[in-house]
Amino acid sequence: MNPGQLLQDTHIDKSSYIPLYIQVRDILKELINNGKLKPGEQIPSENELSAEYNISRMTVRQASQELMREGLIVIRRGEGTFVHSASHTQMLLKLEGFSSEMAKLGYRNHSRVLDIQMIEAFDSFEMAYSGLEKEPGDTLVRIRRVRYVEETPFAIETSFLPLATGQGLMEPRMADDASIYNYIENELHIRLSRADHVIQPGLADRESAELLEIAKGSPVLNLHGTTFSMTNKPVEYLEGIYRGDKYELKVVITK
Amino acid sequence: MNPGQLLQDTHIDKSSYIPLYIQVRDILKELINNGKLKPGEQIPSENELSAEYNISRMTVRQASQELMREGLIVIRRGEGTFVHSASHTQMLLKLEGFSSEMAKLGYRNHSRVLDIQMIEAFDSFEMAYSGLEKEPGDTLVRIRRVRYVEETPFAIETSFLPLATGQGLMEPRMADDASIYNYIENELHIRLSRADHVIQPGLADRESAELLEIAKGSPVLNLHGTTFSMTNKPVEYLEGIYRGDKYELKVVITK
DNA sequence: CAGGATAACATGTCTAGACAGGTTGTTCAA
DNA sequence: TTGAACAACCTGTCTAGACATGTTATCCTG
Repeated sequence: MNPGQLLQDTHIDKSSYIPLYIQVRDILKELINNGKLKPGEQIPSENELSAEYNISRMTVRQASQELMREGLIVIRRGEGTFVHSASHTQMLLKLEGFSSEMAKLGYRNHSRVLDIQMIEAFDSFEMAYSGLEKEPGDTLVRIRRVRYVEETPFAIETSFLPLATGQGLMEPRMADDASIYNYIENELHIRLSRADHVIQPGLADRESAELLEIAKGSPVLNLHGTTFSMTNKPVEYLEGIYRGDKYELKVVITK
Repeated sequence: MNPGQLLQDTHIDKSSYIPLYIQVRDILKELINNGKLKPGEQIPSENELSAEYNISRMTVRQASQELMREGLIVIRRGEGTFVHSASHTQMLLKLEGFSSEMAKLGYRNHSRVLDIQMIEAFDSFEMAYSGLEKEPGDTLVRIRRVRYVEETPFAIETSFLPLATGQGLMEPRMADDASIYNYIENELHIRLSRADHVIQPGLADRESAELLEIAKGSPVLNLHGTTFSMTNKPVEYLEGIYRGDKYELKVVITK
């Protein structure tokens, strides 16, 4: 393997505020996503990466361990590290946002905003648990969207944001294909860290069935959960309804 | 905090073949599970643990990072590390096996073995993908079980094992409440490492509905996937049908 | 008493090594 | 030609520090 060839246009910035292992992780992720590293192909070894970027091997490992947990690569002791063979399933949930995930797979996807409204925080069990609103009566911004892949609707997502976070999405009205996560990270400069989600099977009711273009009573996945910032403050509460026939949840469990 | 009090009966064995971070992880897990560390309570700091067991702080971190990813603890920078506040949801999938998970929550749970059979490997798409059988025609052991919590059935699980692995479960016939994972790890001494699972919503057919004591057409979660050994060899292929009304899937995503 | 500086302590990131042990291919001897 | 030994390379685990940065409580000052 000649890492110089593959890594020639890549570089890390030691003075950046972005941790080195994040930079390395994203370089490898990019190489995988743009096809320079193909499924099954071997990735430069930890020693090669550590020498190439002049960083410690432990730092490289921090990057590759994360990619392994995300399911992008497979690490085999004594043998090497390889790009995970492609499967047709998809992680349902990624903090990067859904659009970029689908784009990577080569699917055109877009969203349609049904409505954006300011509402009073209400007290559903889930909302209360989420910790999103401090007191009932606080104002939240609610965004309802239908998500499409290749003209086929596959999900209805409802996001609840605190007024301070969400009002920037109201005027100008959020574009159909804008990403809420991108907005939060790039415009508001809030770094996201974690999401707690709960998923249950369910049946499509009349309204959902219409929006998703399926029969009433078809199987769906219901999701609700909270996204947290780097400072562990809840940033978004999300409810989603996903078409069961178009969608599956891939889970990789590591002991 | 006085870690000596809490950790007085715990110890690690530096000469063990079990990695130190695994030993520390399991000590903390045990303290959480037996209630000596209660939800929300602060865990001894990384420095305290590192001093207590005379190991490096990086090794302690490897343990706590894993527990964080499993959702057992919450780590807050600058503040400390805490036992995750209990929620009523449950990780669907844990390599430890399901029984111990439920037992931790104080639920009595048991299984009923429907049948154990030797079958010829067949070629469903999923089975083929799993890599479990080398060639069609190989013999597999199939175990079908219904799982109960407090006398209520909530899941039908079908396990497929290679003959070499599974035959020990046929005679004497596997006990109703035996754990396949325990058998594989403790009797066959195969260390398990990873599981790839796919989950989809579905509707209960007649047979499943009867076994699960629900109405035909009720929402269920369908699962299929493969469990891998430490040497990345597929050890088990699992198909499961979970009652939607009794079960939900908790997912913690970390960026 | 309110508010700001600060000290103590927590986790986050990183280094430059070390040795263990798994995998693969080559080399050499029977 | 076959097989065993070995070398080269890989990841797994671990150390003993370092500095950065976030949180909390306390103390001191106005």
